[in-house]
Amino acid sequence: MTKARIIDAALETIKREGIVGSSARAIARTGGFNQALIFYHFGSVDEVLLAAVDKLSATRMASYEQHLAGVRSLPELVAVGARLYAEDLRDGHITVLAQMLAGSSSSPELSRQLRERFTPWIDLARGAIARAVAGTPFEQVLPVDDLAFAVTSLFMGIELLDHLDDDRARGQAVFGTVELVARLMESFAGPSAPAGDRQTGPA
Amino acid sequence: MTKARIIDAALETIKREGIVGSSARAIARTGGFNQALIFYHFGSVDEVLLAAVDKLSATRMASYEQHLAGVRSLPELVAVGARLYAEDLRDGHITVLAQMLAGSSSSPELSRQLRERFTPWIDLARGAIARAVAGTPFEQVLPVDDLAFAVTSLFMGIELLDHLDDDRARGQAVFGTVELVARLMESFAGPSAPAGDRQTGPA
Amino acid sequence: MTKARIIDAALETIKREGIVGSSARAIARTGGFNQALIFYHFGSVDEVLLAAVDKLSATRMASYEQHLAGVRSLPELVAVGARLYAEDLRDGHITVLAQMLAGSSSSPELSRQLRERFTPWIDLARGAIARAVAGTPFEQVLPVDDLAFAVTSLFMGIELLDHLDDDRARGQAVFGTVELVARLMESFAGPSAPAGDRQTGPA
Amino acid sequence: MTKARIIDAALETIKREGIVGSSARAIARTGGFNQALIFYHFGSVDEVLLAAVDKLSATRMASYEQHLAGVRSLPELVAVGARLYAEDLRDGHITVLAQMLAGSSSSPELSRQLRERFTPWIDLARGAIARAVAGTPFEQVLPVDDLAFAVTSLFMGIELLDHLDDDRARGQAVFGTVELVARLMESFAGPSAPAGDRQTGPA
DNA sequence: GATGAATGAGCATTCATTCAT
DNA sequence: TATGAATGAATGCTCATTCAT
Repeated sequence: MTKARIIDAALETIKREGIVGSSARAIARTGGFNQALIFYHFGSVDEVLLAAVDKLSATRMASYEQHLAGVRSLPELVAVGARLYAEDLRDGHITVLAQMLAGSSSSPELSRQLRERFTPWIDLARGAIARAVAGTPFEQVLPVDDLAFAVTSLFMGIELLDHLDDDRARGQAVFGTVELVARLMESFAGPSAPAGDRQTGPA
Repeated sequence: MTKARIIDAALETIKREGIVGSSARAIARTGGFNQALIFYHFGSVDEVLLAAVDKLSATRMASYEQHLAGVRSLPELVAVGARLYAEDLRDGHITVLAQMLAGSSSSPELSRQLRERFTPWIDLARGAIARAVAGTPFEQVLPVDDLAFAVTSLFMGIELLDHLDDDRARGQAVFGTVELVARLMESFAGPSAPAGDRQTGPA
Repeated sequence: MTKARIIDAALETIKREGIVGSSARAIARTGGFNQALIFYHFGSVDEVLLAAVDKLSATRMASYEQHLAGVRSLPELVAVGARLYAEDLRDGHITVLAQMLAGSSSSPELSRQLRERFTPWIDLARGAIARAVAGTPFEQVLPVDDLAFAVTSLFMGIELLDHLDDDRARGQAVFGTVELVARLMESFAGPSAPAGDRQTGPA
Repeated sequence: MTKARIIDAALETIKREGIVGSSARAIARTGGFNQALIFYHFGSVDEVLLAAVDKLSATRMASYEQHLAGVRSLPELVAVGARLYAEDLRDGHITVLAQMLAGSSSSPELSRQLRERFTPWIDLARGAIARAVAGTPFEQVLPVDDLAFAVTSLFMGIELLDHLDDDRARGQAVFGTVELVARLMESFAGPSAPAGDRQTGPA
């Protein structure tokens, strides 16, 4: 099936050239196929780009869900999240999302479509956070909604800034810190609750 | 002087259309002047965009420096930072930065130029954080570099996600949370050090 | 095939407007097609212009080779060359070459490409001259390389100057002179060698 | 006076960039002055270019007249002409003339103006040739008009072709040949008349 | 005399998209 | 399914020229 090849070419192009450089021609060039195919299969450039996000989301969402399901403490959540994110950062997945997000500024429709595709991710984050703080003192005080939004934002933002550097080392480094912060919070909260929770079994 | 008018039109255009929509013609349309003027005064579209970032940075940097100078505790830092950021978010300043960041993916040169313009901001954040944790137990454990990078990233990322919603309320809401987290950290750390520090502070 | 139509329009445009007036738009206007087609088929304006030279060269080279093949004396060479050149002058072929030559001054790459296309013409001239003087006293003394270069140059130069006049009569007139000079040379050289050669020649 | 500076910049620009690259901006850039000056002093780009030709002609014409005045034989004429031409070729003067000639194709008015400026050169050539062959057998048979036109053409054409090569050695080499041809003609014509003429000549 | 600013037309080239095959 | 051709609008940028100062 060629639809998949087109989507892969679109992903590759966004990673390498950014939204600004992701024209139909550029995508076709990347994939080595006729540019008219994009319109034949997807109708418009925006549609391929959205399809690319869909594919990305589907693949990665499964992985995140699987790895986050059994997480029952903040430090663990941070550790698992950091590892998954580091992968995505390395593989350019975050680039795709951040670039699409930025590009959506020029089109309300694209913005709408993208909102639909981001909601599940924020929900995923919310669920994971909720499970991680369940039974801890944080549960009462942390606004999980906002945290989920903030974390997702942080992931997008790191990508943007990280792209400025050639080596792209700072993005990865941040997670050492994040993990540290989580550990600090936990230590302050006392070792009792979260640790105990975690032992009583995951999902 | 018309150079300023062009820069303002560029800022306005990025805010409304994003980088993708910020062509020379679009900027000229926004400002109601001849598009050739952009090239007469700046030589290229990228140059105006960078000049726009320069103006933005100059204006806002002064404000941030002034307000952050006397901050000596984390909660205070978060409060002040949140207020300043909320302003910038509302006024579209963050949109400009995030969009430029995203757009720089397609041009190494633009990327380089932008890196130069972001460094001072990360430095500013680093300084503020360093001063806020000075004399507290955090001072020993917090990697200030990474935190500064993370906070700047967070600011950029919130903008991206916030743009998905028409009301753009979530971005503002996040800071309630951030402030809360900071307060939590402080309370866990014990009331002694930071509070004492703050009282001896100059602000 | 439309590529040929574009090339023809390019030739026509150079003849009428010169290099300076041979923009993509002008060529498209001449041919009555969309200017984007030029870039679709050739990638750049320079590429069409070179393709035009290629077509011209291919067509005319064949004719020259055929008519010059059997020439075995200088006066005959001059006569045949003058006739062929007069044709090309009248049909604007020389205009195209001279204009391209002049236009190549602004681009080293164009210059290089054009050099490749002129070499065969100079070679052709050299071969013809060499055959024409073979067996005559001139053979020993005439630097055939330089003569070939000079003759080709003369052809280009006549075109340039001839274009100044509306009637363009002087260019044609020159060849009466050239023929005369050749005849003079031959008469001075004595009737023996060349005449004998000519009788055994194939043409 | 700045008019002269503008003219010099125009000459320099044509030599380096050719007609195609000789815009008002390019000329101003070469000379380091404001491009509006061109229009202030000359009214249009074409006018500066013509003024440049005028200056060139005036300077060189004087030199040619002086050196050709006493020439009384063909070989001598060729020798002197070749030396003068070689100078002009080296200094880019011929480039200017050939480029203007080529550029005039796009404008009848420019063509007309240029014709006026070329006529004296052809006249000069005619006079020189007439004097060189006076009293020789050639006098009766050579069509001096055509020869003058041909020689001028040859000079322009050599420039065009010579520009294709980086070293530009072939143009200079040609004159060895031309001189040789002249010598040949003379030797065939018999040593009496021209040689005797030359000795009585003034130069 | 000279200049900085301005303009509208033009430049080469790329865009998303359509369509006949 | 797929493609080569085609198009009209857009891109960044340069053009010759004008004009107020």
